[in-house]
Amino acid sequence: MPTIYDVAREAGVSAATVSRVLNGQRTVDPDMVARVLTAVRELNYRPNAVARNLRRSRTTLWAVIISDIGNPFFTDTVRGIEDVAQQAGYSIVLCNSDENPAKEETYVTAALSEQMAGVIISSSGSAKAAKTLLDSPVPVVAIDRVLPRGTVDTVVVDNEAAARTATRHLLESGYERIACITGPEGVSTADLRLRGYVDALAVEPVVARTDFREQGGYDAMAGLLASPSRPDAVFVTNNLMTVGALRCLADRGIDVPGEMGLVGFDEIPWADLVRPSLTTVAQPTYELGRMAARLLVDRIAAPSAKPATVVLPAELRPRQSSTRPSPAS
Amino acid sequence: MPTIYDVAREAGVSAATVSRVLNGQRTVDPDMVARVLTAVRELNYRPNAVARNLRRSRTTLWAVIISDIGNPFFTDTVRGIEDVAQQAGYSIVLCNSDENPAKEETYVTAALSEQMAGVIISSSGSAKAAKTLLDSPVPVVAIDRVLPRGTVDTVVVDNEAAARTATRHLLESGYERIACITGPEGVSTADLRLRGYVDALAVEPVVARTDFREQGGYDAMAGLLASPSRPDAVFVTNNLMTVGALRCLADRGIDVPGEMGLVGFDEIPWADLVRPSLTTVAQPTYELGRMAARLLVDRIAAPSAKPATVVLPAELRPRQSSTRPSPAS
DNA sequence: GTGAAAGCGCTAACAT
DNA sequence: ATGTTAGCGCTTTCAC
Repeated sequence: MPTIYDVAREAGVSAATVSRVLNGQRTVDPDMVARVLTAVRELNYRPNAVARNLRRSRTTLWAVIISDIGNPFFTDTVRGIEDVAQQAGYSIVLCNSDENPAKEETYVTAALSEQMAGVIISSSGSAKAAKTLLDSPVPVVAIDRVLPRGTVDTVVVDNEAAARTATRHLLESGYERIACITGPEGVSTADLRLRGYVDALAVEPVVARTDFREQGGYDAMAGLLASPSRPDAVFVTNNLMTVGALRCLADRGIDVPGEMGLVGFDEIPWADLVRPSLTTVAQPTYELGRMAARLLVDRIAAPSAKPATVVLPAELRPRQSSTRPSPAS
Repeated sequence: MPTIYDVAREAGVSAATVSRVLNGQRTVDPDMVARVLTAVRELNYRPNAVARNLRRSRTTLWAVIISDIGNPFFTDTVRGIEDVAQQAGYSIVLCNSDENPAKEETYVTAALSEQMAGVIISSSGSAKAAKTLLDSPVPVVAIDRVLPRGTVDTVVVDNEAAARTATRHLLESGYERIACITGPEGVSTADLRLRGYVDALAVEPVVARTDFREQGGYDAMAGLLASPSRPDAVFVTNNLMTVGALRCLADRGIDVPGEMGLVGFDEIPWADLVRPSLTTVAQPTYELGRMAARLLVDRIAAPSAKPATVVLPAELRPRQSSTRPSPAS
């Protein structure tokens, strides 16, 4: 691979001039610019970003650490981040922790080692990863989930209120024994959505904790069906688990919404195509991403400003899965 | 941020020794190892990967450039890549081109500038990106889609055969006017699946070209419905477009599979939850990812070996959407 | 087994 | 407006 010196020699100028041309400084003679550009083309020269980053002691990369690449929630969120990042001159690298704290720690370490300009993270709950991040000088924005014990810029939805709304909706639909399937303790969305559910309920809550994955939702649903306190409706606190629960119900031939009402958190791209269509709590995903990216841009500009928390509203989308055909018998 | 010299000073050794300890060389006195490790901990030292990469003139990063992060196809594929990569000592960075050639070119350029150790790419069809890659010394593996005019390691499924099977399946189910919705010209999967469809058909083909996105599928379906050669079945060559077509059909209240048969390419996680459940051509996604990663490992080890093409089988999964309730009237 | 020193490729003072 | 030079933080000969 040719270096900047090869280009300089070819163009008959100094490396500094080549650098100036390539970085768009206007204090260069047009003739030289032309010569440099020709040399660049002829040698098929490509600047070595590693060297540049070392010299500048900074990069233009953001690490976006998400908890599950298979979760449609992140699709639009990442787009939102990317659109803002690009405009601000940053590129993003996606890291998929797969809800695995060890993987998350690996990616956090890598992001720091690679001198990333910033990190946007949806924490899988690893306190260690959070601490590493907080102990470092790297600008961080937490998205979707609060960073464990972290005082950083944060973008979330009003999880508790949305969960309350979802639960009340099931109550108003006539369901009486409403259970909740939620995610791991210590993950803010799991805990807050659970709290909203408990809050809306007048009776004793029935709670199943699992991971935020589809299989977890399946197993939790199966457990609830077999339990003595078998519910007649379930509030599930994320989309993947909702799919699992739905599949479990389908496998057992249990009628939704007749025998079992269902409300899921997070929109699912095909929620309206399933029969019964799925009642969900929809989040402004693209906007979440945009907002997180904006906060990160601001944070990089002003590292010591007071951290902000942005809370966006989520919205209940009632569909068939929570619409009881007839009142409880 | 502390440097290796800070650690060296703190431990009372030379930077070279710190480097040896950190890189696991066993020719270091155990006492010194202990002192270095203590100093590392006390200073919260983290090696600067940018400097290391520059010095070593190589990185341990792979760029994985996929064409649409929202496509479930890539979820398992990326997992397959990641599992092999990790084992081989590489980390992957995900780049989402969103079926946008310009974005793809940006990511390719970035991957080269950043001195990535390898690239795995699902081409969105940009000849420019392909050329840039081929003109560079970076090891490349094409996945899912053949690289335009590229002679590189490639992992694909037998698209033409699978498309033939899918089309024949519709014929055998009693459909007579079968259309095909496919992706952009120049994208190998779009072209090969179309060819398989044409091949299996005895009559004049009806073809709608669009992008590989959901909206494209919706619009293409709408167009077919309005056309004089309105089909009674459709073969759709990727999952996202299939969803779009399905939504279009649902919006218009057209009965599937009665009025319109449907077979989609690519499995969809919830294909069995939709009513009617979706007949699909399933690909071995995880295995595709693993295989691509293995090829990349081999290619890095032997840059001048002859490029390999691995063709994996795809499998038809007949479900309700292609099962005609009664023969054509 | 350990240290001194060079250099990866680039940018940014500084000098001219 | 252009060139010279130092140095970003690390690894790796090369001496000892």
